[in-house]
Amino acid sequence: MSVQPDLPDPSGVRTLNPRQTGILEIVRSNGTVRVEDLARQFRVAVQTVRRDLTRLAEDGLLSRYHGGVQRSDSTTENIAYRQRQALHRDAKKRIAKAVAREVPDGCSLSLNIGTTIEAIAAELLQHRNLRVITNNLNVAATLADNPHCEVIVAGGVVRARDRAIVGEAALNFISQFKVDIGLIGISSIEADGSLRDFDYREVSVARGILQHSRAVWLAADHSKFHRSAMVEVGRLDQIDRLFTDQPPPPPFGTLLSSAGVDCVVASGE
Amino acid sequence: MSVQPDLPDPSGVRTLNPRQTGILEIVRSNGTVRVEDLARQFRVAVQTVRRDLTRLAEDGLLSRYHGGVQRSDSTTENIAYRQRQALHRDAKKRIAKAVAREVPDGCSLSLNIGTTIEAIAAELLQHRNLRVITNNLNVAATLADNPHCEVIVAGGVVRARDRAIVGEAALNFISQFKVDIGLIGISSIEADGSLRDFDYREVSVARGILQHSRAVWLAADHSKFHRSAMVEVGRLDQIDRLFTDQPPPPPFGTLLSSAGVDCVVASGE
DNA sequence: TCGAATTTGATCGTTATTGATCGTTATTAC
DNA sequence: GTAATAACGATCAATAACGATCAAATTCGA
Repeated sequence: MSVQPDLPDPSGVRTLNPRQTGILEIVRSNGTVRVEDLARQFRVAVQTVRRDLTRLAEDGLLSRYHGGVQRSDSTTENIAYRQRQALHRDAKKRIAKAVAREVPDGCSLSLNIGTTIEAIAAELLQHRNLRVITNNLNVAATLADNPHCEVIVAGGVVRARDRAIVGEAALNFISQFKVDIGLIGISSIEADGSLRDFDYREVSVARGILQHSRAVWLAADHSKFHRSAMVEVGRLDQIDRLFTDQPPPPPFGTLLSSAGVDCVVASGE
Repeated sequence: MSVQPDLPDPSGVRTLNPRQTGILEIVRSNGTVRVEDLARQFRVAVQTVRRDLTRLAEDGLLSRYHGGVQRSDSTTENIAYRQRQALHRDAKKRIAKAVAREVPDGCSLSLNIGTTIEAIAAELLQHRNLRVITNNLNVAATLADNPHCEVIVAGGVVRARDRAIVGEAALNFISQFKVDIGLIGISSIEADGSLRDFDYREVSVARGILQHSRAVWLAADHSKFHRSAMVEVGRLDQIDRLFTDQPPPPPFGTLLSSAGVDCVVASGE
C-alpha cells in the first residue's frame, strides 16, 4: 500500500498576502461578509476575492456560504453566553481599555471569570512580558495568542456555561502563586459594601485571588451596582481600584472613598 | 576557497548590512511593504532588494508573498496551527468518527494533544455521561459544549502553538486519575515499534496517560508512519487499539499484530 | 596600486497573479 | 414543481513579479 505522493507535505505553510490577511481580519471582526463587499473594499475583481476565499477556506481559516463567508469558529458556541458577552459590550470595552492602559509591561496578573475580564484579556494582547494566571479558558485561549505572554491556567472541572474552572482544585492551584495585580470581575456590588457572586464555587477562586495579589483591581460595569447575588466574595475595602463605565450611583461614591478605593470611570471618549 | 553559502545550515547568524536592517525596521513598523517601494526608498534596483528579501526570509525574519513582504511573527504562528488542523482533514475526521463509534456512553477518557485528538473531541459532542480529562484547551473548550460531559482540564503553562498544557504540573494533575480509555495522538510511529513525539514536555503527559488508563487507544493518520521524531513516548505493545485512515504500510501490519494491537482502518466510506 | 572577493544592476526565461469569459450550480420568486 | 437570477468554478490570456545568470562596480587586503 503506497502513500499518495501528491497530497502529503509540500503544502507546508502557504503564506498569506496582505489582502488575504485583511479578509481574515474583516471576517473575524464582522463575523460575516459578502464576496462583493470584499471585492469593492480591496479594489479587485470578485474572481480574485473568490480565489482567496477558496484558499482560506481550504486552510480552515473561514467557512463559505453562497454569497459570502463567515468565521469558522469550529466550535459550537454557547449561545446564552454569547448574548451576555454582547450585553453592554461598549461599556465593557471601554472598561477593558482603561484597565489595559494601567497594566504595565512585565507584571504578573491573576484574572478570574466574567465577560468584562475576557474583554480585558483581549486588550492585553499587545502587552509584553506578562505572566497571567487564570481559571478562565477563554482568557487563556485569548492570551495564548500573545507571544510575549506566559499563560498559566488552573486545573479542574470546566463549567460549561462560561468555560470557567471552578472548585477546590482550581483554588489550590491559584493559591500557589502571588501576583502583582489580581483582576476580578463580580456579579454584584451592594450598598453595604459587599461584593457578591452567584456561584459559591467560583467565589472560592475569587477569594483566593484576593488573598494572593499585591493589588486587587475590580472591573464592574454600571449594571453591577445595587444588584443582589447570594454569595459574598469580599468587601470593598479589600479592593485597591475599581474600573467602571459610569460614575457610581449613590451611595457608592462615598462608600468607595471611605474604603480607600481608587475609582476609574471609563466613560465614552 | 570560501564556504558555500548555500549549504544547509551556516547556523551562525549572518550579519545584516544597513539596508537589510533598514528593511527589517520598515517591515516591523509597517507590517507589510511592496518590493518596489523598498527599491525606491533605498535607491537600489529591485533585484538587489529581492536578494535581501530572499536572505531575510531564509533566516525567518520576514515572510514573502508575491509582490512584497510582511512581518513573520505572532499572527503567523497561529495560522500555521490552523493550517495544520486543515491538513488531512478528511482523514482526521474519518478517524475521529471511527473512534467516537467505539467510545461507549458513560465512560471516562483521557485525551492529549494533536489535531486528530481535537477532531475526536468534536465527534464526542453527542455522547452522554462522559468524563474527560485533557491537557488540551481546545479539546476542553469543545467538549464543554456537551452538557452531558464533565470536562476536567489539567493546570499549568499553556503552550501558545497549540494551546496545550505541558510540563510537570500537567503530568501530576493527570496522574491523579485512572480512566477507562486513554486516547493519545502521536507525531511518529517508527519501524522499530517506538512511538515518538517532538516535544519532550508533552511526552511526559502522554506517558502519564499510558500509565493511568485501563485501555490505550492511539489515533494516527497515515502520515505518521515512518516519520521520525526525537523523543520516545512508548512502544506499540503498550497500545490496545490503533485508529488510522489507511492500511499501515509494511512492516507495520505484522508489527501491529505481533504487538497485539487491534488496528481499525477508517477508509473512505 | 593591484587583484580577489563581494556587491550591485541588467537581461532573460520562468512562474504567479489577475481579471474576463463561459458553462454550471445554487438560491429565490412564482 | 419551474423559471429567473445570482453566485460559483474552470479556463485562458495578459501582465507583473520572480530567480538565475553574467557583467560592471565597489570594497578590501596585501
